[in-house]
Amino acid sequence: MRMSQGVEWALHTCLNLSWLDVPVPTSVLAAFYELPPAYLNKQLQALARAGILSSTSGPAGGFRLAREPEQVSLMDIVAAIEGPDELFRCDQILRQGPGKHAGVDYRDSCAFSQAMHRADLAWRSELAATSVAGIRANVERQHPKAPANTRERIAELRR
Amino acid sequence: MRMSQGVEWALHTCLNLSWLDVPVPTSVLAAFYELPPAYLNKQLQALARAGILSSTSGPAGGFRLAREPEQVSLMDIVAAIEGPDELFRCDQILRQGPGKHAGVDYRDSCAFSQAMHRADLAWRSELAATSVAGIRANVERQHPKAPANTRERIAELRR
DNA sequence: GGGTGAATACTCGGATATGGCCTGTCCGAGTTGACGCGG
DNA sequence: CCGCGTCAACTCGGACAGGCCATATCCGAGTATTCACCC
Repeated sequence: MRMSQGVEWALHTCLNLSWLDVPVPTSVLAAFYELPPAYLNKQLQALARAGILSSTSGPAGGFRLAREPEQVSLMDIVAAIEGPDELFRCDQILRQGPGKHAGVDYRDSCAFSQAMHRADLAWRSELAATSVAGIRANVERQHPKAPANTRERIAELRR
Repeated sequence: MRMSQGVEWALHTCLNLSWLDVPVPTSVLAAFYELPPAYLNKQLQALARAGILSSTSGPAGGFRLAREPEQVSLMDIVAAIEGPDELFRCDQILRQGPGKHAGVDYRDSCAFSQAMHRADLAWRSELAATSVAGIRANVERQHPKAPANTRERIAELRR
């Protein structure tokens, strides 16, 4: 149960985009970390569908953040890439055991399902409490030149 | 990123075993929930390797809990089936970006990696705080006849 | 010189192959209990 | 009747296929810019 590779790419790319207010094409964003452009594009499309990024076609087009960085949580990004499903999926095997009741939804009544759901919620809460803006502030405190360096490198890759 | 099917089987099987103090063969445990015996066996082997179950070969053999139910957390079971890896795997793409430093381990210094690690820890803590004994107490409170029903059904399947 | 039209280059977007892990199954090694035989 | 040795059945354990999702890629649809041509 490993998380998709694309999540890491999406996180860092969103941070970089938060330092740029003009659309940046996939090719440039991919070159920034030497990633496969076509595959990164797939991830960015998912972010766009989720309303995290907005896309522009044609020359001078690309992706940019659709909302303020404060309004983009890590949970949003993970959900956009990985989908909305919970980590634990209850298949209700209790329906096959003794003491089964036809009308019961064991996703609600099964004690294991409840416990796994609580853990899932703790994970999601932690992710939802962290925004791209928070990460950005953290990074800028430790590396004050990061925004300028990023903008410069993006400009170089554009040429 | 969905959790393996075997986790649900392992959880319920461990609970059932906590009500029985004699070895139960895979075939009986599988019939209890109408699961494929050979595949359930694979999961139980993983639990045995993790020290959660102990196995006995030959006639009257099978699996039983290796520790007291209080000493078996949901985290132990999940880790035994899914492996010890974290949900988020940091591939350190920052090594490919500008401002890279050769000797730096970005699994420690990257702010995203840290945040994802915190969320992972919250999830694991919640799972580690819940034991099979706790679930069992919960179930027995809501369904007092569950232990007797389970033992009876297991005895039937043995014949 | 200004406006208009087509051509062009650039970008996203979804449709299309490939590989690895989860799922599912099978057969062999080891062990225990049972049974029969001999004392 | 009791003890011992062989036998047989049962169980775990790891080795062996199949299917699905993550990975990786390509090409077509749409658009803004650019350029040339005409008025």
